[in-house]
Amino acid sequence: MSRWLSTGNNVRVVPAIPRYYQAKARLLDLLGELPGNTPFPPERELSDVFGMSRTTIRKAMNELVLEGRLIRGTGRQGTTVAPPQHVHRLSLDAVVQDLATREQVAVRITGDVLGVESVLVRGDEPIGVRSTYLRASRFPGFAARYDRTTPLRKFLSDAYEIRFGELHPWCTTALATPRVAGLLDVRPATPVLSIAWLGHDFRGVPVERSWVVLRGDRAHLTMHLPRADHAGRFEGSAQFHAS
Amino acid sequence: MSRWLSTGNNVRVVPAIPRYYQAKARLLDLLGELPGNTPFPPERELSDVFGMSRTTIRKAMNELVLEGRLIRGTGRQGTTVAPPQHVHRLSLDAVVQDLATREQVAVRITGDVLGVESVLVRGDEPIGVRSTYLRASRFPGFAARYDRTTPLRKFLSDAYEIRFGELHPWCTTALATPRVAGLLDVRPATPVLSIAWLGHDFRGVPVERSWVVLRGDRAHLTMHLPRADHAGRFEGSAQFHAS
DNA sequence: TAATATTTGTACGTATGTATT
DNA sequence: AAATACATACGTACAAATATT
Repeated sequence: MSRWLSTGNNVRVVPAIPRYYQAKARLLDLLGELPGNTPFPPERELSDVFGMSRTTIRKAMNELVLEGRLIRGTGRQGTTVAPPQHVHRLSLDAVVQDLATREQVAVRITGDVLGVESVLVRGDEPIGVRSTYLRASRFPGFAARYDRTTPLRKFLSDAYEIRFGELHPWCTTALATPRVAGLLDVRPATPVLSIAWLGHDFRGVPVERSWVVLRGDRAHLTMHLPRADHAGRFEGSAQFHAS
Repeated sequence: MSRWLSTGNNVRVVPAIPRYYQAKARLLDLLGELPGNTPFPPERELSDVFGMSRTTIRKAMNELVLEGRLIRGTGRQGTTVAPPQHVHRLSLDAVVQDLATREQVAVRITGDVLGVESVLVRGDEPIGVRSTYLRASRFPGFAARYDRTTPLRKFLSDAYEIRFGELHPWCTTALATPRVAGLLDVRPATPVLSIAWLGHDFRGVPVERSWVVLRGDRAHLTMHLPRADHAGRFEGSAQFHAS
């Protein structure tokens, strides 16, 4: 007979609501009463107070960390209440045109692949990683000529007379790889926002393959949608499909 | 002395690479050799073969599930290799204008808040949830008048003569709440793509508050960015900020 | 500067409920 | 009805990181 059958909580043998989820709700209550940067009770203490195992408490806390409500530090730092964060708003245009503030701009060449990687920052915090891959043979002397401060696409336009055409970026979620996690100062497998696109020149020849990863808890991607024109759009069927 | 000190793997006492991550790499190898829908070895068997605890194996498998590489079923279903999935591409326009295929369109009124919720589907699979909130007093008789098949924004335009202006949707990651998880057929706390916007009429009065959640493993959001015009954009500083 | 206490991170083993074949 | 396999939860142990003494 397992211990949690007799804790006296109104919990059935296997609760319809998992125990870690109940813990999460209680932790959220606690969180709501604490100001930012306050130390949060240690896991063992919460485990004692709630009468749940540390494993269960940790599972609940993990979600709160992923949601950006708690900040974990190793050792005696312990866990602290995340201060109400300003979520940075990055426009799709800034992301694509490389207009956001960058650090650690690195250029790597492997075979015919030219990689340009930079870390996007706001204040002192890393909020994203931007990578662009080009064909090295198409951009001779790039590593030497690129000053690493000019927005990449502008440089390509100016120095190599590339005329870029329109873009169709796509966006999805992903889990941070250990490498990206290190750059973004999050744990591996943290959910991130991933934006990718293929850049063509005005003739339709693919030139650029780019990829941006953003910390979802620190950055929103803002987009623009012009005024809608509904004329002739709808054909009267619920099975109407998006393009 | 814990067991894993003497397993004979080339693993130090606390490995620089966590054990669950080594497991994940091996599982990925295994995965690569199996065709879609093949049964995956049970957790206990992998635990035996790898000489790791089931907890560790599960942690590795959890990430593969989140990444859409494995599909878990309870009971004798077990875990299976996810077939190479077609990732559906949803355009921002289709999401916002409500042009995607919907099911379970529900209208709820609480106080002056009118909520319209629908499940976006592709084939038989739910890929997203779309919610719109309106001021009930601004749309008298909505629940009775709305046929639940016309794209919502078109209906509002036609029936209430709303003239919508341009939009600035924003996009981020989130964790699926239990409710959304149920609708999307994923586990709670699965990372999802969240797209939100405020709809104003042409006078700038806020009319619509909407929110779409997409399964990141099944759907990409596609966007459109017109041809770039760099003239006058860059001012020669790495500190140039995005809007 | 060095030792010590605290707290998180990882990992192990075990037990039992629930769903499915 | 029985076997199988995942889901949840408990308890324990120890390393690493950090703050405090």
